[in-house]
Amino acid sequence: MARFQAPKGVSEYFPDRSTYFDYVRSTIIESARVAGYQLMELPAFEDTELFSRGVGESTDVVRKEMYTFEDRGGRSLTLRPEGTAGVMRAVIEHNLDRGQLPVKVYYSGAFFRAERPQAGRYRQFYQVGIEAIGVADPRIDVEVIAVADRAFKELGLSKYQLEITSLGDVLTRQNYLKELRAYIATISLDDETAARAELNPLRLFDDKRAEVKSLMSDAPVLMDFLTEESAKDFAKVQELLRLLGIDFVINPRMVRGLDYYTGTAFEFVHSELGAQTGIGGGGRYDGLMAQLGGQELSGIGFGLGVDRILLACEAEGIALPEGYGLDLFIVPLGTGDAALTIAEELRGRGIHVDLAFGDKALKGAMKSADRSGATYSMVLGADELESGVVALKEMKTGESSSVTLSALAHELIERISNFGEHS
RNA sequence: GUGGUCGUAGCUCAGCUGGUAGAGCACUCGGUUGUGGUCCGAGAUGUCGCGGGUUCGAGCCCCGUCGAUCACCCCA
Repeated sequence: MARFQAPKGVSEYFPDRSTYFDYVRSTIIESARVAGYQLMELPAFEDTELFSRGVGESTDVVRKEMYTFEDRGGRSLTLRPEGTAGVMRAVIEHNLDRGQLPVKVYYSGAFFRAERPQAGRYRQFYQVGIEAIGVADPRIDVEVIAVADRAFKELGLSKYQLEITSLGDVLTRQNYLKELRAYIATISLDDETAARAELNPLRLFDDKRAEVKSLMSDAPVLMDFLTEESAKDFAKVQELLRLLGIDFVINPRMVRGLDYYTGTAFEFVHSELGAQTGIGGGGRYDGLMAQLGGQELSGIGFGLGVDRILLACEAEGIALPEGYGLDLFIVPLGTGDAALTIAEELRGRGIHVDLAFGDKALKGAMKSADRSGATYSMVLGADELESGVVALKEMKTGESSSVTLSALAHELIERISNFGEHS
């Protein structure tokens, strides 16, 4: 029988890399939590129309990248290609926007797009996102950006860049698009590109071909069309970013892949990832709630690509922090029952403990201790049980010191730097 | 969806102009009867991605297919 393979283009993580993945994801989530964002756990599939309406009919995501299927009741469902539409649906459906505003939530999970896989691009990929709904204030725009930026700094990333722009309000966009279409009508494009321009002329700014780039170099830029209010908000966003010490560049040609963005839009790009430079992005979406049948509320959020951020960390050679793994590895010598009992006791106090199973010989068990990456090891034989004293060995230095079993938990907690941070 | 490159042991890879598989690392056991990493010895491991074709004979050539990878469209 042929061996099963994972479906094409999915990202999956297993030891030891899964530990690194988990660390990256937890770091991002923690950055959201310290800013008061709370978990939203949502379905991986939704009514297809939620995405076609929310994300936008003209986007590639909706036109050719959705995993759509019919359930047994004949409903058309789609595996979520992004997170914001689902959050909006849940907020509207459960009236979460009827209380205190803003509603601040985060989500984390798998998303699905039927694209050709490539470095850092998967058909099932992971995002952590946050949304702040119900307050139109440049300060919250900056807070959202700061949550992402803090996560990147916490991870130790340095080769990334924040790009920002303002897409203006609906009226601005209409005026601008008219001008842009007029400009595009004056240049000559191949059929396919022209068709794309027809659908959404902004996309031409994203084209990587040199010919197209030079043709677009004289195109009108949206930022020149901003209304006074949009321009003021955008200036405020920049001022606040400077105040918080968050570096950025203005990219007036930034294009977001989803149609719902208005006002502030931003993207984090990383220089070491090949063709897929984006590690996260987001922006304000003032018309989306109403578009999906809710009240007129503005919102802002981001989605960060966990797979790509992990790749970025690896590309920059960032190691997992000390003390992220096991604290203690127990090597039993015919004392399996006692070893398991002690392990469970220590685990109950939050200490990360593993032990050798299957009556392994001492040498093999010590090797396991070594491989486990545990900070400490201890041999537990009849002598130790009798005397109640064990030799706690620090694996890195090879030095060991005597500790009584009754003081073991206390001693470990004392010694473990960062205790609790990795639990 | 389009194009380039590539699929050999758990991993990284070698394998000549076609003659039915090899190295390093990792793994298991031992040298060392209660202390890992170094060293030495021994051992296990493959439908050579899959299917078909050419050939006396295919890991190698041809076709198809699946997957990976890189780029394009696009995006996290």
